[in-house]
Amino acid sequence: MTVNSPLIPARNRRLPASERRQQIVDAVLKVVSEHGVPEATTSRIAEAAGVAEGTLYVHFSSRAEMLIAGLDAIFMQMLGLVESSTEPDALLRLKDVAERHTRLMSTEQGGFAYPWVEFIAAGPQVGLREAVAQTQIRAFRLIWEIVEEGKAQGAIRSDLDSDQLTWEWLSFAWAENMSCLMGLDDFLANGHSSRLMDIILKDARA
Amino acid sequence: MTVNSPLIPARNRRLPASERRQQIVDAVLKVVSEHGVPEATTSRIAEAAGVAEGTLYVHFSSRAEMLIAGLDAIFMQMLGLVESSTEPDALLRLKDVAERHTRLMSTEQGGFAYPWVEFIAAGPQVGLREAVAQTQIRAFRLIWEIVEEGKAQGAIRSDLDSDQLTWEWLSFAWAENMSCLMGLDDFLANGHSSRLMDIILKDARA
Amino acid sequence: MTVNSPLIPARNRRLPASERRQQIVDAVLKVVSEHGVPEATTSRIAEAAGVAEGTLYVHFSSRAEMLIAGLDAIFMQMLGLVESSTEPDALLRLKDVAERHTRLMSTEQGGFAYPWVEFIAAGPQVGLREAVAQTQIRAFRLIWEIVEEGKAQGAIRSDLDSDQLTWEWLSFAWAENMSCLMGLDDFLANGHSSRLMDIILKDARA
Amino acid sequence: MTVNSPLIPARNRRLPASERRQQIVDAVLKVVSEHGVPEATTSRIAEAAGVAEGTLYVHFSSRAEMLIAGLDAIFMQMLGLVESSTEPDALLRLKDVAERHTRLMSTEQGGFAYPWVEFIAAGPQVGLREAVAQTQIRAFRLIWEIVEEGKAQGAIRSDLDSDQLTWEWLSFAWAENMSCLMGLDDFLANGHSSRLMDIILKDARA
DNA sequence: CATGAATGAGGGTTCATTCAT
DNA sequence: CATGAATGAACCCTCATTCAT
Repeated sequence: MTVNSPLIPARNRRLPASERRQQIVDAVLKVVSEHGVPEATTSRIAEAAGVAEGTLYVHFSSRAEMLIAGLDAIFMQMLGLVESSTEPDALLRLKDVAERHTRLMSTEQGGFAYPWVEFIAAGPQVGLREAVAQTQIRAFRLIWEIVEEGKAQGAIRSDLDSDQLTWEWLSFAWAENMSCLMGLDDFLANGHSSRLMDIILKDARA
Repeated sequence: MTVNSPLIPARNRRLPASERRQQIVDAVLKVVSEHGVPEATTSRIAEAAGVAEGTLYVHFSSRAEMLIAGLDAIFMQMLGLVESSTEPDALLRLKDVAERHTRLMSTEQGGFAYPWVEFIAAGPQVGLREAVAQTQIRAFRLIWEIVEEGKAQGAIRSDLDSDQLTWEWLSFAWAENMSCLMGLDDFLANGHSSRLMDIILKDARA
Repeated sequence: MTVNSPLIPARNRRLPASERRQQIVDAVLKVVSEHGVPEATTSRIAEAAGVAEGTLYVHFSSRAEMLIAGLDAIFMQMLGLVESSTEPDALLRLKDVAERHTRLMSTEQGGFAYPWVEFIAAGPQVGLREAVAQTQIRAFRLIWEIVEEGKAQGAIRSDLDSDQLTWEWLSFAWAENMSCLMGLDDFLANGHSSRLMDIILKDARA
Repeated sequence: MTVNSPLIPARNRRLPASERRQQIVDAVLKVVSEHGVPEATTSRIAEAAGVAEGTLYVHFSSRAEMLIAGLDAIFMQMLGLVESSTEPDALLRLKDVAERHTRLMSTEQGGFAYPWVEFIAAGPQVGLREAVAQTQIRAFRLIWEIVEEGKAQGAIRSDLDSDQLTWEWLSFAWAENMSCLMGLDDFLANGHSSRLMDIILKDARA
């Protein structure tokens, strides 16, 4: 109802919606990494994406939706982590993926760990925590399938509960995330986490 | 003890500072448990403590300070968890404390774990994340000393890196916290976390 | 008339400007009826008209202009109401038109009255209130001419001030509009408004 | 969660809550009169009240509540209008109150008419239109009781439907409001509305 | 003619913090 | 010690309008 006259013309080239959307999702992850979910304000996201705040709402219907899109992108990274391993032996592949995880944690900003744990503990916000749990369940399945494959191969003892090993693997990943988040570098740097994975896998070996 | 005149509304009696402070800290933990750190507003804290908002600032100089005081209180609970175990064998004590941790997680809202993980992931807020890391380091020492005691006792293999086992134990605790936070009940309920601890301790046994 | 290929999605065919304009005006009335003037946003209007938002500005230079066009359309309906009465006796015609007005009010959402009163009270917006007043003045003339005709016919007492009776007739119409708008159904349903018109006309009868 | 440090101290003397509330309600009426309900923004209201925007929310929980409080204040004016008449004859009192209404309309900004009709047509906003209807129902009762009193006195014909006369009286008031709102000064200034009331009351006289 | 991505001012609301009482 | 009214920056989101396509 107010007289809104945007006298200054659009500075940003028009972009296909999907491309702009991707820009925004990237901006979400960047901002969440740097500031955490609660401080991932729309104004910061817009600035990081190089668009006006209003533009965010052309592509997403709410801040929550942007955050969830960011979370989805993180899951895709996790998926990439798992799928990029070509190790045929499932047990060794679990180790291989774990090592990739460790390396990713050591990169700048802890790879996807930062935003991911931020999401987990973002507080019981609208839909966000549920979305996070869903992500975990999807991750669970990814690992679980490797475990099953290992049992079929005979690389993993057949009397082992697949859920059990999957939980253990995830515990390892969580611990790396947490320690990374808290700046407790020792855990990764000194090979402690790596050795935890060894213990877990040793127990699983056929 | 004076009888409160029912005619005069029960205005908040002047209280010794320490007592009022405690009230407020309790309120902080309650609010953080229910709403998470970002939603732990001063107005909610004041309401939960039964005082006016201004009163908070008589006892704390900022909201961050209140949160950190809450975090400290949580560490004290963790301390209680460890110290309440009278198991003489250090290895068994590690198991005992782990079991107490599991039980605590299973209570409504995960005992102190809930606010604790909320703190961890509260984002890089002023001073808060550093305070959380400090808490972890203190917790590390608590467990580390049990480990050392175990090695002195001969219950834990002497060639084991104490840091390593301590990290592993903490990984277990973190995993329980995370799964609790995400509502992934299976991990605790079906004994998966308990079995992870078994693997860890088996590896450590002398 | 060309057959729309079902394979090519029905993109909005180029339309003669006047036709498109009419579509938009219809949409304005629909949206104003449902949501009121303040909530008659360009996005809602565009959606109701089945065009893109930008298209609105091909045919109108501002939202205010669209609203005024809608208001004009309403006056045309009012005109239709008056002109559709073929009652030769002017006094009876006043009654007849009043009855049509009452019936129109009773239809879903009060016929054109709904958007019309919305316009009246849309607040002193740019140009809108002035346009509304103009509409009223035009309506005044419509009724006033019937009154004059009645006096010429001898159906209405010649000593009556034509303005007076016209105002009274409009008062009746306003009251019906207002009560309709406020959901005070009694006024129309129980014949109160009708009886008010009777009193007014009785006083005017020659 | 943001660092909010209001460095500039409060400029406004602390005031009893009820007094500040009244200030705000007055500001609401002023702003609504000048700009209409849709443009009665919190920022304008705050400015008119001479307080910060945040202060509004210390005393009201939402803009809607402020508007409804304004509406209530208007009803109180209407009540004052009715109660200030000491005319013992109920029929004459109806005339007297009508005259006061007319005079009020003629004062700057149409007395309460402006905000009142603004409210009526504020669009189907949350609770607002319902609140307006309630106000009308209360006004209806005020007039209805005078009518009943008149019948008891014998000043008003006993076979007259009290509801009917009450509706007629309200129609008069509505018409004055509407014309005032639309700037159609003739209706009031030239005594047309006054004469409408005469017709209505003549019909009611015993 | 028609589109729809982009804009940025402004909307209502919340918040940590202050200070006169 | 305790209060709570007052603050204003920042929050998320909506809007009328523009213009390259």
